[in-house]
Amino acid sequence: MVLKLSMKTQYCGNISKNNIGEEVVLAGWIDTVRDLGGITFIELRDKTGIFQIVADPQVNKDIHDIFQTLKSEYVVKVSGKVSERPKETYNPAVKTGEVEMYPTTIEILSKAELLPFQIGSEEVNEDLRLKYRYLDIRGEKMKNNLILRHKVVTAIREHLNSEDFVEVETPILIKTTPEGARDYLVPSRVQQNKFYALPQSPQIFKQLLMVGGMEKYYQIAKCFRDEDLRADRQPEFTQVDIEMSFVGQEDILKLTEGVVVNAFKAAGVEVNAPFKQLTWLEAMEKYGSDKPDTRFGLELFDVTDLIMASTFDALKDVVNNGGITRALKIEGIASYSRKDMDDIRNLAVSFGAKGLAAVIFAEDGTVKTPLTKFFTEAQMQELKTLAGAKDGDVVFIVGDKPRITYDVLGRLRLHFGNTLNLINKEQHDLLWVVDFPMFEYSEEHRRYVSVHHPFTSPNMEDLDKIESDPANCRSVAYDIVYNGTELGGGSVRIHSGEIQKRAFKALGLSPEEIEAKFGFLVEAFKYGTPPHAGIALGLDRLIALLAKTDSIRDVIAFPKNSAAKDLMSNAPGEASEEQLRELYLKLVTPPEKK
RNA sequence: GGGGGCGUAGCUCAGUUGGUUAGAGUGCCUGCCUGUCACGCAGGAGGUCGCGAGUUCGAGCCUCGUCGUCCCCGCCA
Repeated sequence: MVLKLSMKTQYCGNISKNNIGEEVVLAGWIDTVRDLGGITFIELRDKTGIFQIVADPQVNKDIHDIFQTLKSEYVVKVSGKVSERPKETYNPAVKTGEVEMYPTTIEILSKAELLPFQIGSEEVNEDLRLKYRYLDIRGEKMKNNLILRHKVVTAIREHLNSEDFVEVETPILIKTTPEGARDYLVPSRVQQNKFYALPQSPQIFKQLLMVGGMEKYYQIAKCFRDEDLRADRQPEFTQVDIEMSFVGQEDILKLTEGVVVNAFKAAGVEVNAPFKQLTWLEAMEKYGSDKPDTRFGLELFDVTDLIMASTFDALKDVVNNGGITRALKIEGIASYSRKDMDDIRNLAVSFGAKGLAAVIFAEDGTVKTPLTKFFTEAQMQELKTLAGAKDGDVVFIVGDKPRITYDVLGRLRLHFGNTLNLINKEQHDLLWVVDFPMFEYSEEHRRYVSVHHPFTSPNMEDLDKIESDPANCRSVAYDIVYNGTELGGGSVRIHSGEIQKRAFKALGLSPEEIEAKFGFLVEAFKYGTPPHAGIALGLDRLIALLAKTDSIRDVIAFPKNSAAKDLMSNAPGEASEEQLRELYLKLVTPPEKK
């Protein structure tokens, strides 16, 4: 039973013909005033919708007089009987379009100045909406997004609770973590010259909760990363963070499928579990991405044999030096102009390609390509067959290091999927990408780094590769992907001290570094660690996708702009001299005096 | 750190080859209008063309700088 409010008996949007004759008290904002000279209509808006109230000077002159003083966004309270509208004036476009009220009392609770923009207007610039976020929230779009977010979070919580999970809050002020994204630092006043960091994720704490015997943990967790922003990236964001003991990968996948199915259901979308599974290698080979959009085809294919048989020495060298060569067939674009093809080549270069070889199978049956000199006519036909190409199609070939080759073709694939309208927007493709590699060589650090994180378990079949062939050692890590967007990822964690040592060693970490970086976690693992595994889902992205918006700012009540600034409060702000003194901080560049 | 777009009325935008008094829609104000629901009709107010410098007889328009904002790359284990 919902608690009754002392100032209103009903919500505007909930009133229907069932309430006709009922005495109700409504309160909300004035959405519009329509004064027809005599009779005057007002639309009253609250959280749930709008409801029409009417003043007729011949029915109640006093009420009509008050109506003349009302302006947009005044907050008012009205009371009276719900009545049916004259049948010929029903408005089918509005939920409450068959009812109205001639109030017997009306009280102005609060006046409003002229707003900087009209509530509900779809075309207001975002910086203005962010500056007056509270007015933006008054509009239907933001309000519905926040309500959707609440419904989805509730569904997630209910599902996890029903599976015996315990929600535990982990600290926000923690020790700075050495790897990964930049930390937000918080100076400590009590501990002179020391700093807390805000967590990039509750990773270490959730694993410690497993050592602590909680067995099933979750948290709707705020996380912080001090990196540059994007439409789908905020400095503070929310993860659905999950960890379980005595489980393997299959348990986490199954549980997560339940969470996701229920989350989608809460948003009115039916999806079915189990989800498809692709290995990381399959995903890269077919789609050139570890988060493939599988709503359309355009799969990459291998042209190594053909290249090696040709006289295309540049690509042969690439293959002989550990690179790969792959191709992508695009149907029906042989008629593209020289400029169109140049644009595509430039696009590929912007994706990191050194070049893009195009073979055009023209409509007239001829083959147009600068590669003719490298291929015999028979080899050219072989390529056509291999690609499954017909006249009018174009085949693009890229050869480079594996990562670059996959990435360039994967992005080209997405480009054509979008520009050629190959994507069915009504489709909901959920899939797992599994068997991620354990390590990736970092040119910057000149050593192997973890693809996921240093506590990710290797695939037991590849255990020896930790030392012998790190680049091909698979881990037990998995990502969940929805329509080409990574919704989240996780892994089975290492619970054996011996394997952990080998993993650290492969990462080139000395015992001193290990102690300094992960000392307390490594120590905790000495005292009886259950096998455990977990996952984290990006909640903001999930909601944004369910709300069909491109920007996660649209599903966050008070987001930062792309420069990490809160345009409403003007955070971050300057610190006072006294605050800095207390923190033993001195600014190298003092703020300019105003 | 790099690349690109945008900045003109409260809001959303147009503004031709650099030319005399900078426009539209919407909102706001005033008047008329008794069943509207994007109410209608008539009238009105509203501008440091982001800011600064330069070129020019003349700059909303060209150049340079600067600030703001958005998108992308790098980055985000």
